[in-house]
Amino acid sequence: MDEQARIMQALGGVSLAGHSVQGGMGLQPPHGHDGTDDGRKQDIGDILHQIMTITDQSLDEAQAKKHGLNCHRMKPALFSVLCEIKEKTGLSIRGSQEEDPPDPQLMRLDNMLLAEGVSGPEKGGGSAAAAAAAAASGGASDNSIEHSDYRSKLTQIRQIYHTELEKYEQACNEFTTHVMNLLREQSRTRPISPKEIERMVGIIHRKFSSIQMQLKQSTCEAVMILRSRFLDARRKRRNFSKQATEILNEYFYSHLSNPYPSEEAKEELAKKCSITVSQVSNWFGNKRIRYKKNIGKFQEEANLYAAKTAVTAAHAVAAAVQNSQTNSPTTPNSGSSGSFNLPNSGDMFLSMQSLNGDSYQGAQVDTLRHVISQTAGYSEALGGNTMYSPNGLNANGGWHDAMTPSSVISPTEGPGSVHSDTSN
DNA sequence: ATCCATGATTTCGT
DNA sequence: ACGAAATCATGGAT
Repeated sequence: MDEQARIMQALGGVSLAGHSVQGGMGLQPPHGHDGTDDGRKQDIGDILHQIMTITDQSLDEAQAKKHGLNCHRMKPALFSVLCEIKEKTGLSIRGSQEEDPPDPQLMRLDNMLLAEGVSGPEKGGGSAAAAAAAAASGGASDNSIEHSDYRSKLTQIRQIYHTELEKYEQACNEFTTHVMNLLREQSRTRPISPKEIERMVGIIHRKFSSIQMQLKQSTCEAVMILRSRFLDARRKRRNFSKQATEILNEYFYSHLSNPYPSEEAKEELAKKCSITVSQVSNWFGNKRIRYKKNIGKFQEEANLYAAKTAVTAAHAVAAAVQNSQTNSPTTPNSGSSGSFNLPNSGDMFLSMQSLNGDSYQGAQVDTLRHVISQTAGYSEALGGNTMYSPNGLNANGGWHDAMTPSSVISPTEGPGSVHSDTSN
C-alpha cells in the first residue's frame, strides 16, 4: 500500500529526473531523435499518471485501465523496473518483519482451556478438572447432579468454542486464499516475491489469531464464571443430608468429653456420611465452637442424641452384664437409662470398665455418662440454671485441658466419673 | 425482607 | 498440620 506508493514515487523519480535506466531495461537508448525521446517521456509520464491515479478510480474504471496498461507496449519495461526496485527495497521489508515469540498470555489461555478440558480431547479429559472440583466440594448423590449440570454446561461452552474456532479457521483460510489469489493476479502487474506472500499470510494469521485470542479469553471467562457458580463450595453450600447430620451428631454427643475424632474416625464418618474428611473436620470444628458458645441451646439436641445412643448402649450393657455373669455388688439395675441414680452411676461405669475392659466402646460409656449427667442436671435446669457442665469441658471452655483421664470429674456428676474416649 | 442455621473459609496461635 | 475463633455466604423458615 504505502510501499506501493513508495515504489511509484521511486519510479516516478527515476523517469522524471530523466535518468536513462540502463541495463536490463529493454528501453531503447536515446538516439538523438528528439521527437521520439520526448514522445517516450510523454508516454511514460502518461502511464505513470494512470498508475498513480488508478486507486482513485472506481473499480470498473480501474479494471478497464488496468487492462489497458497490461497491454501497453511499455509494460514489460516498467515491470522490470519495478522488479529491480523491489529487489532493492526487499531488505528493508525483511528487516521490519519481526519474528514474534509465542505470546505468554495466549499460552496461558491455552493452558487453562486445556486444563479445564475445553480445548483438550473430546471425551473424558474434559471432566478431569470438574471431577477434581466436585470431589473437593464433597457430596455424593446430591453433588453428582450438580456435577452433571456443570458438565453439560461445560460441554456447551466447549461446543461453542470449537464451532467458533472452526469458523475463524475457515474464515482465515478463505481470506488467505482470497488474498493469495489477489496477489497472484497482481503479480502480473507488479513483482511479488514468495517471501512477500509469506509475509502477507503471516500478517493475516496474526490478525486472525488475535481474534482467536479474544475467543479464548471469553471462553476462559465463561468457564470461570461457570466454575464459580457451580463448583465453588462456599457459594453453593448444601446442608448435609439428615442422615449424615444424625451420624455426626451421634458421634459428637457420644464423645462429648473429647469430640475430636481421629483421622481414622474421620474417615469412617466421612464414608458413612458420604462427605469428605475435611468436611467432617469442618463439621466438628463448627460444632465444637458452637456447642461451647451456647451450650444451653444444644441441651435438647444433646439429650436427644444421648438418649438415642443410650438405648443401644444400654442393650449392650445388659448383654455384657449377662455375658460376664457378674455377681458384683455394685451392678445396678441395668434397664432404662432413666433409672440410673447419680450416686452409684460412677461406680457402675467403673465396674463396667473393670468387667469388660476395652471391649466396651467408649462411645457407649460416654453416652451413658452423658445421660446420667443430664438426669442429674435436670433439677438444676428446671430450677432456672440452664447451664449444665458438659463432660470434659472445663471452666475455661476448653476440652483439651480437662483431658487427663484420671482427673475427669464433671461438676454435676460428682466423683467416680470415667471417661473413655480413647477407644477410637 | 428478615432472621437464623449451617457449611466453608480465613486468621491466628500452637 | 491442627484447632479455635471470627467471619462469610447461602439455604430455608417465617
